[in-house]
Amino acid sequence: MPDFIYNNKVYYNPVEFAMDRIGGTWKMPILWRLKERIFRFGELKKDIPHITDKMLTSQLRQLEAEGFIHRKVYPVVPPKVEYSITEKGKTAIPIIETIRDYGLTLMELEGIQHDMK
Amino acid sequence: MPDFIYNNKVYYNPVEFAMDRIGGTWKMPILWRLKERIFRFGELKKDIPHITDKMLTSQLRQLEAEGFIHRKVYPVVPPKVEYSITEKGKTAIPIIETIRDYGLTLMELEGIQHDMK
DNA sequence: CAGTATCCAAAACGATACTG
DNA sequence: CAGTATCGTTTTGGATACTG
Repeated sequence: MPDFIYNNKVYYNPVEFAMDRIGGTWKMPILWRLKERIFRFGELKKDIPHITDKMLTSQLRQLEAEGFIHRKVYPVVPPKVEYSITEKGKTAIPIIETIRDYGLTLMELEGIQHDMK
Repeated sequence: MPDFIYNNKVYYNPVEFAMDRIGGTWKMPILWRLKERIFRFGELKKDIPHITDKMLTSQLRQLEAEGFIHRKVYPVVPPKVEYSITEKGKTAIPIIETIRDYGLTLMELEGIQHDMK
């Protein structure tokens, strides 16, 4: 697998390409929540611990630009914006689940306590 | 899933924990190669395009510290060091394969050319 | 309510020179 | 051969204040 360029960025392999799309601290937590239902901006912010306005906005914009989520703006006052997962976005869910399960396995190996829920 | 701490670092979820161990630009490319056979330092460096001495060293050290690879030093001149994957390291291979396949799927969706081999 | 705009800190990554 | 050491750049993430 040689290097390739997409949107002016060089990638060394497909793993890098995938992680550029759904990696980072916040994209998987966001997609993970949207798999069940539609969320408003404020709901996501309340549901995802530690995330700041700035990070939530920037990650939502990137996920939207890549086609993983849809952003629906209602022209009302006060503003109302709803985020939902797309068909493309849904393809990421099994991957996230795989990585998550592996993380839990590694955590168990290290004796880290965790509640499943 | 609440936050948890491991080695003085805070993690928000299992995905983050897993990616801290096998994520980043170089760890998967390294493990991917070691799944087939033992490599010497110089062989890895030649086989992984763009990687620098510094990154290769630091990533090998981290993978070793986490138990994913084994480092065997031969007390000879000139130095000879062999890197091999451990049983724990082997558990990462299917995960890497999953992410890699997903990357290829996304690339195809975007019409990016790639040779499989 | 759903963001922007600034400024800033830390981490990851890289280039280059050097060495037991 | 298999690294270290040093310095610099880039990327990512965060704090805070402000707004249509």
